[in-house]
Amino acid sequence: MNLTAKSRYALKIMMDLAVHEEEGHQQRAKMAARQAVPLEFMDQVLSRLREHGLVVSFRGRNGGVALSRTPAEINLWDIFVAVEDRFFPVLCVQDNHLCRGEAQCISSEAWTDVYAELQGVLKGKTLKALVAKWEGRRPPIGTEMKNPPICRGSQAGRRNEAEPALSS
Amino acid sequence: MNLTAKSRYALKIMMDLAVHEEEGHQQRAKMAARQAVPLEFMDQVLSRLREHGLVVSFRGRNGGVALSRTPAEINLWDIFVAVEDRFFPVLCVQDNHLCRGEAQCISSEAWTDVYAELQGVLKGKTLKALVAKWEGRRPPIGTEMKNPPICRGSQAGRRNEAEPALSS
DNA sequence: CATAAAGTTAACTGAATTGGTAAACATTAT
DNA sequence: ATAATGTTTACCAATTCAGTTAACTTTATG
Repeated sequence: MNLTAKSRYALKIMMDLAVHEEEGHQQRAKMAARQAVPLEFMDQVLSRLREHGLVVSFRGRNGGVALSRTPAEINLWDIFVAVEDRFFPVLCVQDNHLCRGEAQCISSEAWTDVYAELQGVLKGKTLKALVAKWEGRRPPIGTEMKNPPICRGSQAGRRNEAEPALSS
Repeated sequence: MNLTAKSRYALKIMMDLAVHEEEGHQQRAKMAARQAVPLEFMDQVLSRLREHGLVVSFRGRNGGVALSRTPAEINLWDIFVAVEDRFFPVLCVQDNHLCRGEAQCISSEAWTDVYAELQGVLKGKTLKALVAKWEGRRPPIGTEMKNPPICRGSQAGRRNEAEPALSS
């Protein structure tokens, strides 16, 4: 089971859309800049979110992207399942018949339990609740764009790690 | 955040040790055969479990491996943290100072929340409880060795996937 | 209608991780 | 002594990860 950069970016994007929900659809380039994610990679993530019905997009000039439902109706489970290819720890929790001899497997029920509880936790976290918490500790307007946080996943360092040069 | 074959094998091994707890330490080759895990790979997993103090081993002839604590005192969090290299979804949930600008990050609190809840779920699942469930649905003695289940993770197929030939 | 601004799609890539295997080594009971 | 165990390290191909590139489609506006 992987929780990769797709999930990290997806969460930022979805929270960004939720924060700006009342302004209507948002342009990809601006979202990418606000959340400090690579635009081209974000496109892949957006594509999956759209395929799974979590966002809608408007093409052409003045186009953009918006949430397809209210933030209260979207949770972390929805998001992670949409963007991750295989969001499960063991194949048998999804396709029980593919696990030959599951009745004899000592660990299969443990995995099923864990998976169900994880699902419960993630479905209990809605975009609305997450954004509400964020609004409570949001930095003052005007400071928020500077020195954007560089969020790093669990991978070891990669090649292009140099801190982006800040324009003085 | 990864939950890899190491965790899958580790859970089987630890449950196997818990099931056979009263018989004293178990030999690696027999555990590997019972749980259908590759012995050499299991050794790597056992090594990590030992480094983290979850098992103790006895070297030399008639050696073997045993749990270092009672099954009630070992939980899934302990096991996964021991065998996975980086068991966290985002670096900042562990090393907050490494995430430049965490105060401005829209998603950091969400990850902290999820991580804390996941930890709670996994710490709530002890080997004792898991084994008790297993005992309740354990197949009759004599049938358990035949046709061992092949547990598969979330990865796509690898090269040597051929079902191991059953000796007729 | 031409064009520019937006989103869409698919192919491609270097680096890192994954899931093992192999081989030499150390320890202990007999 | 030796055989049966566990230990350690190095090594490997396949796969995944995290993007980048480039060609394409759609739509508003002059």
